[in-house]
Amino acid sequence: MHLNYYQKEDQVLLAVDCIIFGFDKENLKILLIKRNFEPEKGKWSLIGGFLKKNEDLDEAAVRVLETLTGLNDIYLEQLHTYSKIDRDPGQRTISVAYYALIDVDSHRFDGIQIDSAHWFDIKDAPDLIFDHNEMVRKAKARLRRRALTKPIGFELLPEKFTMRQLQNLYESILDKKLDKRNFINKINSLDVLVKLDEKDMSVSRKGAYLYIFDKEKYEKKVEEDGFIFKL
Amino acid sequence: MHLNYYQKEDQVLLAVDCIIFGFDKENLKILLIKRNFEPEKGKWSLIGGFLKKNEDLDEAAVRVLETLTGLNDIYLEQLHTYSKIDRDPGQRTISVAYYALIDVDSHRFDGIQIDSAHWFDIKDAPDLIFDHNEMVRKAKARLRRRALTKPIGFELLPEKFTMRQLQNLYESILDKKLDKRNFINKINSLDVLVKLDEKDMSVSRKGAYLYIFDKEKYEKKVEEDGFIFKL
DNA sequence: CCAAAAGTGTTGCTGTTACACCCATGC
DNA sequence: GCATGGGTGTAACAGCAACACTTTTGG
Repeated sequence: MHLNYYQKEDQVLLAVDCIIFGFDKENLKILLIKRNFEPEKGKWSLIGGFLKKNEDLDEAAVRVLETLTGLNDIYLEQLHTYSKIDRDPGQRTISVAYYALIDVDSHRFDGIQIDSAHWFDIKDAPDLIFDHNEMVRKAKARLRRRALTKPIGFELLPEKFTMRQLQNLYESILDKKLDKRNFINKINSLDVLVKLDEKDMSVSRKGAYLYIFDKEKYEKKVEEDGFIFKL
Repeated sequence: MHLNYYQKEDQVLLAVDCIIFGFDKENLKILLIKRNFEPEKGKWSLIGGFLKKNEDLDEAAVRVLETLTGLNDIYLEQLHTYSKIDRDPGQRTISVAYYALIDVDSHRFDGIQIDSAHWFDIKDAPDLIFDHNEMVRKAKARLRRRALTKPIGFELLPEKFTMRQLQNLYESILDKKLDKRNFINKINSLDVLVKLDEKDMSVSRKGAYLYIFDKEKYEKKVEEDGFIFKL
């Protein structure tokens, strides 16, 4: 039950665009779609949609993601709001960018509009419409900073994973090679992983131990020390 | 010359709210105003205004700041966008929060609506309307993180300042005491300050040397190494 | 001459980096 | 038996934290 106190003010269209990062145990990926409406029809773009009256931005981002890909229960975080007057040649639109993290393999989505969606390796993603390239740049920077201060593997890896996969993930995000021993020592000193009695035999002959995150321990650490680490 | 591709979509009001941090050589402050219109008239709030059709958000933030305080040429950075459906009981409004950094003493503003504005010590700011408390909380966190990774004094200190003042600033932001010698060693090792042949005699009998930032050196360092430090 | 703030270095400790070899297994 | 990736420890070094006394000068 709202009164309209601010009636004479301008109203605008508010969009939500999602930068969806994925990891397939080897490389960092980004999910893009081929736009099937004007303007810029046929070009690659982020997944997006418009905010509706009865939802907040977080809800809109979740809805957009779910409607277009069938993905739900995804880690989403607001990134930045873009408002250049001519950013969308179709019509004045302000866009709030969100970024999402998912494990590619455990989310084999069967969404509807997915014929036009495609995972690109982050290294060779195509040029995007509007200011979407800028959004991706900022999201990458944010992801890098997060990776340096928090173990983000939770969202990007499958439940069980090997040290090699975790290291691959960090190497993709930071875009540099890490020393195997130092990496393992570091991760172990954080004391948030549980080593299982189970091996992944799919890559090497010897097999590599699988690990899972100990979410409880992790949460407790975040509480206690803020849990800032550095790679 | 826009075509209206998205005509059937909902439009919303977009506001800008500014968290204005100041430093008076002693303590970190925040600028608040007593709201002189409904709803919530008479309560303390951040400075804010609505986005207009012919400007982007950065411009709106600058305009709002200048109109309400006379302040211009201020460091402003976008923080986060708030969109809870009932955040403003007056009307559905989405607000983009910006934070600003200024040196209180070199900006003795003579704005118009300033009778209702007041600098509060960050430690004893009053309760604010809507979700403004949350905005301030987030801005403080951001400021703290920035302080730990970049020398932010540029914006918050006068041109010439003493080491003590710089340390006071960092202590206010981080909300903890720092060791004098370690602090000075750290700052000196960054090599971005110039020691002047001039003393500030206003505080101690002995007098304290004044320093200025070497902006060029600073920019060059940012280019070269990203210039991440840690206090 | 005393009060009040300014200025100044060293040491131990902690965490980071650099680095190389053996192990287990499937083929 | 060999090729492939998995697993493991140490030593040098750098950066951080802890720490106390002397200097200056206005009142």
